[in-house]
Amino acid sequence: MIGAGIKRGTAELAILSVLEGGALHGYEMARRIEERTKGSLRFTLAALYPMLYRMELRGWIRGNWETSGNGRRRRCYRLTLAGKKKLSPLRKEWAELFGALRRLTKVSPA
Amino acid sequence: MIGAGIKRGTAELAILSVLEGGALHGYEMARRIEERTKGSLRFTLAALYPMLYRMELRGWIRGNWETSGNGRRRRCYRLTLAGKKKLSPLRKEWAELFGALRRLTKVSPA
DNA sequence: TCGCATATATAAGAATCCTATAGATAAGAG
DNA sequence: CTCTTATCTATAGGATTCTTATATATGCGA
Repeated sequence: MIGAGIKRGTAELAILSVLEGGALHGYEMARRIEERTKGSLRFTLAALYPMLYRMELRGWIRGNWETSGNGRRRRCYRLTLAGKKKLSPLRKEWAELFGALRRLTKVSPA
Repeated sequence: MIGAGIKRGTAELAILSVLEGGALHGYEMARRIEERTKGSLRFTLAALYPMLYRMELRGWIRGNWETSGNGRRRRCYRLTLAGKKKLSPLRKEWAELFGALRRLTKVSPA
């Protein structure tokens, strides 16, 4: 799995990305992220929940309590318009970082 | 330029990478990193110096004071053996992160 | 001599991750 | 029926790594 120091800042992109496919609650987001990245990227719930609150405060996602068929209480989040708009430049910024690191690390041969 | 939240953890890789080409002092490292990434990745000296101390404590780089021809006092760092060994898995970890984010973000069409 | 590039250093604060801990309900095993 | 496991949310305390602001000092060109 990818270490904590390196993956800083990825949670935001990860959450916005998995929410693109529809509304999800925190627990399920964690599973999707791990599944889609084949276990490379994994977040503890204790990291995800505060991040979800922050992102809701910023207006990128909106959560509402839902009671599923089993009677389970969950907070389901969906992308807001602002969240959708945020996704594109965020992807671009990450792409730019990848390019920058590739240039930086490629120069000297191993 | 790439924002602060996203580039967390890149300083380590950046420093090790620029030092692969030979010994450098902090001020020059900052310039090389900015130059090689065409301005995408930029570090303030206030971020670099503490990072250099930490990396020296971890044994990845070693610095010694040198007095250049102008009489300028600089601390020049070079990679240690441990630092060279660290570089390869660190690159791999970043590559894995790139792959993970690509999978995560690619799934849903824009 | 004034300002700019060079060069290092520290302090205070913000953001995001971690582990540990807590509580609650549903479903399946024995 | 009870015990364990999976589901689900939540907070506290700590570590790391960025930020801006500030301090200090030298060499060089205008």
